[in-house]
Amino acid sequence: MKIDRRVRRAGVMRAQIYAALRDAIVSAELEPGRQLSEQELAESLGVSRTPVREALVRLRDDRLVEIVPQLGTFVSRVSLAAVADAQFVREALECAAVRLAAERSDRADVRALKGILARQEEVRDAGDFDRWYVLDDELHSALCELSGHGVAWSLAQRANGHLNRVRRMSLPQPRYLHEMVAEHKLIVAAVERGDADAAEESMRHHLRMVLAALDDLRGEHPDYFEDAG
Amino acid sequence: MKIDRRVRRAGVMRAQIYAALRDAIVSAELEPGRQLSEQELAESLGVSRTPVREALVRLRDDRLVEIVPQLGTFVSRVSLAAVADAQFVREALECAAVRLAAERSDRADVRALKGILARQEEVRDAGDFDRWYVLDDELHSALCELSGHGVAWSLAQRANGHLNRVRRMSLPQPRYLHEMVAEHKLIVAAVERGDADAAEESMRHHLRMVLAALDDLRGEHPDYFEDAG
DNA sequence: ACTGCCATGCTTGTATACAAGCATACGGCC
DNA sequence: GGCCGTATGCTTGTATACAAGCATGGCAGT
Repeated sequence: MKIDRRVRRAGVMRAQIYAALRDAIVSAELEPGRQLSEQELAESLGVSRTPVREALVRLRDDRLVEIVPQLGTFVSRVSLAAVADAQFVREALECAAVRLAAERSDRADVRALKGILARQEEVRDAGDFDRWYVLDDELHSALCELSGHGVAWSLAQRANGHLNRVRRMSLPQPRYLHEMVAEHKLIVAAVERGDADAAEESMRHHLRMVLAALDDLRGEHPDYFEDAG
Repeated sequence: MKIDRRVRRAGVMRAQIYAALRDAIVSAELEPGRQLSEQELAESLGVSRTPVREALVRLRDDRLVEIVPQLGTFVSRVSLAAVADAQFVREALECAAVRLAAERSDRADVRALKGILARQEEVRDAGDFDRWYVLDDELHSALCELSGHGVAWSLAQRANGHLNRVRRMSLPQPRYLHEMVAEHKLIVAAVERGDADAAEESMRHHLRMVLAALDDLRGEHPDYFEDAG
């Protein structure tokens, strides 16, 4: 976890700490169930408790941690209910966004999308899952921006913490990245030809892929899930 | 603005302050452009700066306030772009939710919805706008709960601050409440007969009503809007 | 009377202190 | 050896202090 303490601009510290902790949770570097303390994190990051606390409060809003007074802060386990909620939110927002993106995009927009696709293919072949995850977010975020409502992405992120952990855990599965790239291409193709219905259909299908791996993941990491049998 | 300081349970203070400030902003009791200071709010509420600050940070996430270091905290003016964003989010989430609600609801569920409608009619006739606003939220929230994804409502609330202010300002307009109740009845009727398409159509139409009053409101309160000419 | 400069008082962001509460460990007793 | 009670050390929530920066007002000079 990296925090640039040289930059003391207003609020930058809290934002950095929030992003660093969120990424560590999504990537399971901070594994589900792990106990954290504000004091301990503050010391290891070389800051006071206040910005750490404010970052943790925001992560609690995102349901990525649970703060228990007098006991500590715990990285939450993946909740199937929260995954289902996030899936619902994601489908509703991103399918509506991609429709608008298909209706509004011009050639330059499509070229930019294809640029992201090209980089995804490079990273797919290299097996760099962290990098690929960033590029996955970048494509989805770009499509939301193209809809004229970038808020769809940033808002969905607030609910998508649990689903994002599942997304990240899915990446090492055999041929997973190949399928993801193939589906991304279908979406971008539909946006290119301005076919809103096809764009939505491809997006909906694509977003449901994530859930396909859920049972396997629960088998591999039963302790990561809160409703494990 | 009411804060119950007798209740010192963990986190309750911040949650109360957040809700009180949000409601004061949505109702324009704290009017757009108004300068606030953490210290001043803390003194008037009889608490320290910390819970006030944490509530304000959350309100900043909701785009209801702007925090300017060294200068103060300002109640944000209504942004037409933010209203459009919120409208997009609301339509996407609530239309998807009402479809599921139509598919899943049973008789008891529909009875509960009709109970809310009945209370809305009483309040409509009494002209109690604050009370009506609460009941409006209650119906929409109940429909989201019926979809099985209550998160749709709570998440949308995070993006809907600006739109909610427009919703609240619209209420005094002649016959507005009558039209709202009539449209609520159409939605509940579609849910009752399990017609997902009709439920979505009615909801979409209903949600767009709010925007109808926008130009009039800008005429009445140009200083409440940030993009006023 | 006007302009420019500087000090002051206000703000937020972060650091630190204090209060309350919980779990655990240790000691004493049976 | 087990059980019970108490103290301690940890946590979070909130209170308070400090640092940095900005705008404004007052004063001095022209």
